[in-house]
Amino acid sequence: MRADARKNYSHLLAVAREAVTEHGVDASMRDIARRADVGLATLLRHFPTREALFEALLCTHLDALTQKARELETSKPPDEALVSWFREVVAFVQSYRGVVDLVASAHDDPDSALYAACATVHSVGAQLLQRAQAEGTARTDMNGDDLFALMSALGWAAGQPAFAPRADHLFHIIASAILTNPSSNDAKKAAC
Amino acid sequence: MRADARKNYSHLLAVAREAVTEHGVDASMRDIARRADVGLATLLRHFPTREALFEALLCTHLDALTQKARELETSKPPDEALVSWFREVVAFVQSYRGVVDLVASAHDDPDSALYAACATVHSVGAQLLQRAQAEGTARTDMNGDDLFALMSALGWAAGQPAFAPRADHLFHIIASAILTNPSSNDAKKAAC
DNA sequence: ACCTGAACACCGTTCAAGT
DNA sequence: ACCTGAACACCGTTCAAGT
Repeated sequence: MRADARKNYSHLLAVAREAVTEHGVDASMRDIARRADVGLATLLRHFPTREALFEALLCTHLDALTQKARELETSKPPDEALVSWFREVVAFVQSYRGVVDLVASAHDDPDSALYAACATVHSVGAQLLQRAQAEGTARTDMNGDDLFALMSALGWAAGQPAFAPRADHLFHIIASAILTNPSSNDAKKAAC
Repeated sequence: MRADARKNYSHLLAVAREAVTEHGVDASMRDIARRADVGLATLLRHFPTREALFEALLCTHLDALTQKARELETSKPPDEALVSWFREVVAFVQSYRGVVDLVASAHDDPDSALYAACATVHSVGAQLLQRAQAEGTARTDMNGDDLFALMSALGWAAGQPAFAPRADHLFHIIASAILTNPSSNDAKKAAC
């Protein structure tokens, strides 16, 4: 990459982060280019789609989620690890307004720039779930897809102003549906 | 209303229903007007906002939900009634793509044309919940807000292509979180 | 009363022309 | 290699002018 291109790239990312913080996933691409004092076509050259821009904006955070899952796997009992990580993913999809819709549709579209990152999150989640299932503390009639869907659904709800005030409680309700072992009540409370 | 206005009104609704079936909640107002062979300003005169249009498109269905709740209240045991109605609301928010977002945001905005209808659905739902709670078959640590949020969240997930295949199972998981009485297992199965 | 066309300020896509 | 401006086909809002 040429020096000026590299400079544009990082500047665009910084400006985009601002715009997206304000307007969520529907922030105007034109507006981002304008704020960065760059032609719209230049923005589109670096990030041909909205998904590509968000892949760049979110990749650090996404990697951190994967890392966190590996950490929890060794540092916490399976049920606690699962619930703690669940909560982190829910918080993540709320990082910018509307991200959860982007992630959910990317999850179904291998051509999306966000697909690979979603697949990774999905698979480390499935691992945490299986670990708790093997231990007998997570219900066995659900799979990684269900876990991902529940995290997304809760993230969606928590992002709605109407439901946000009850987000913690909704988390508790869903967590109690996932965990089965009555002895894990203190784990649940700790995670809440 | 003048005769020509009345004719425009019902014709617009019919055309809008088509467009919305195809493109969901983001259907172009301009396109609807075009399809109806009417000026865009005429459409906006009848339905000043997208919410107003959807209020008209959904009101019959919304009334039916309220009616259904009253029926279930007398015809079914509280837990079964709650779960059956829950399922109907989830299906309702999937009637057109994106309706759930409209409903969720209307729920928080008294100025929205959809606010009153949402409030009614909310309150009949809260009644069904209380009835089951009084009987001891629904968990007592949740309220009408939580119920509405869970129905919406599940409706959102079911509307995502990535999660739709598991929608029935997700419903089962959440239903099991709401119901507490182990003797209600057959009711749950019947509703599934 | 009700309808209409046009002006306005946006949006993302595309591409030929510049350095 | 990379950037740019302009043309294009959209969008919803607003309002003066028509019947």
